[in-house]
Amino acid sequence: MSAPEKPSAGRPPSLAPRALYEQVAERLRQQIFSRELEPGSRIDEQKLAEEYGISRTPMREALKVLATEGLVTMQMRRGCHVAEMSADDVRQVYRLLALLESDAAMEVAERATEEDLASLRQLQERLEKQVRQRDAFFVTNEQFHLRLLTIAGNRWRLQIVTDLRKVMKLNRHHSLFHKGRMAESLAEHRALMEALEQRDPVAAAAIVRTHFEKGLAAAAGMIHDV
Amino acid sequence: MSAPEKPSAGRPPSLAPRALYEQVAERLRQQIFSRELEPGSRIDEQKLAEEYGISRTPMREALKVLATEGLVTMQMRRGCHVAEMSADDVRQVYRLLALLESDAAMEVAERATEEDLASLRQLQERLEKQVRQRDAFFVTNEQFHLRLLTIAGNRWRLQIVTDLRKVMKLNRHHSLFHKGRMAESLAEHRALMEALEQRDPVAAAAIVRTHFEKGLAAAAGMIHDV
DNA sequence: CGTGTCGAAGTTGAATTCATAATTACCGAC
DNA sequence: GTCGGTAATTATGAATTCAACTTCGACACG
Repeated sequence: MSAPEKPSAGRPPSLAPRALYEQVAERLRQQIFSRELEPGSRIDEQKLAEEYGISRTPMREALKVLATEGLVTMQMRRGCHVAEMSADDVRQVYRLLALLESDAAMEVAERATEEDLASLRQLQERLEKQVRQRDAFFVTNEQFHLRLLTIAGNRWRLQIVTDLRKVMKLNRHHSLFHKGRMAESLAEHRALMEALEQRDPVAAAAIVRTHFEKGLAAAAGMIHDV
Repeated sequence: MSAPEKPSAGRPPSLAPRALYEQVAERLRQQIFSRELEPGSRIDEQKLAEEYGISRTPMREALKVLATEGLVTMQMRRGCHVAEMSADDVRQVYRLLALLESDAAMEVAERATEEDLASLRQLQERLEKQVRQRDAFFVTNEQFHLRLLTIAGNRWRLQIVTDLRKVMKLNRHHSLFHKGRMAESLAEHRALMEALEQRDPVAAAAIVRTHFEKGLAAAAGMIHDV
């Protein structure tokens, strides 16, 4: 067996020394989102730990974190599996995202500072330029939504939405905007910015709600199972 | 056909094969809710593990679960502390509960079966009899709310509300209904049942919203810090 | 030939051990 | 006497070891 080398030999201790199990958790998330670990597949903690060059302890701790996030399921003495999202799960999560984010939009319309709106505007402008780059569009889109949540300023809601968005990524079709939907989504964002700048909470909330309804319809269309 | 009876010779019936770390997590929750472990106090995992008669491994796993639930906070190399709820946290969580549970009430009004409504009615009746027993009232009240969520049938929302209600219990004043509030709360539940039986989603949602607004006002009054 | 039981292999759950970072206590210098 | 630095102590993070359960397969018996 090869000795587990320490690759961080010359690295000065960074100001944010995250725990090993957190790094492992993040790496696991990426592997799940990228489908390297497929939904439904079993996770052999021994094999994975060896692959990562760590012991089983931090691997197990990381898996427990993912389990409470809903990305994996654990059964006593039965091992660990990557979670699966049914079409109905997708519908349910969309409904919650619509509910929570429309409420956030309402609060932002009521209480955002000029700088807050400026940061949203900036993300919106970047989004406009990325209509033809699916991956980049997806990333910026998520940044916009999380920025809105951050401005609204309810840390519990931010945490909840962040977790829900994670499990949404289990769904293969979620990130696959088709062309038409991207342009449409962009228009809805524009309308939202308009409502926010006019300080119209009701309109802002309504726009976000329909934004998610349309997003669900688009995703459902791809699943062929509504 | 041999009896699948397991001769549990001298061993306590482990018909509940829950993982040790889960039992530990539950015990920790109870200690936190009962204020044996006070908000803000440090948790010495070694001492607690010894106290429980277990090793540090399941204790650490349990603490990680509680951390993701928001009941404790963990800092790298700095140990673990019982979480604290500020007055603002209480407000934020109340807002989310109002949002999520009013939405659930809407769905229940739209789609509940007669049996669903009957089970709610039963809890409501029990509640009526417990106006003078604070603790029992509190328990049944929670059962009623969770029953509503269960009927609404969105497992993500149920999980979220369950977790939010856990952190609410960190707040000392939450469970302390004063007399007037208990009667008032009861009346609101009655109104909700009425709206549900009349299949009026809008009214049901509105009633739940105001139910939480009044609950927040009552709690805030006790905190003396609005 | 099918069913059921016993057993071996392998994986998970928990305990123990080891290493390292943080805290504290102590000592010396200013 | 106080401040600062260094060493000792202690608690946490991670690895390793140990134990128990699950699963799979072979063999015996009906």
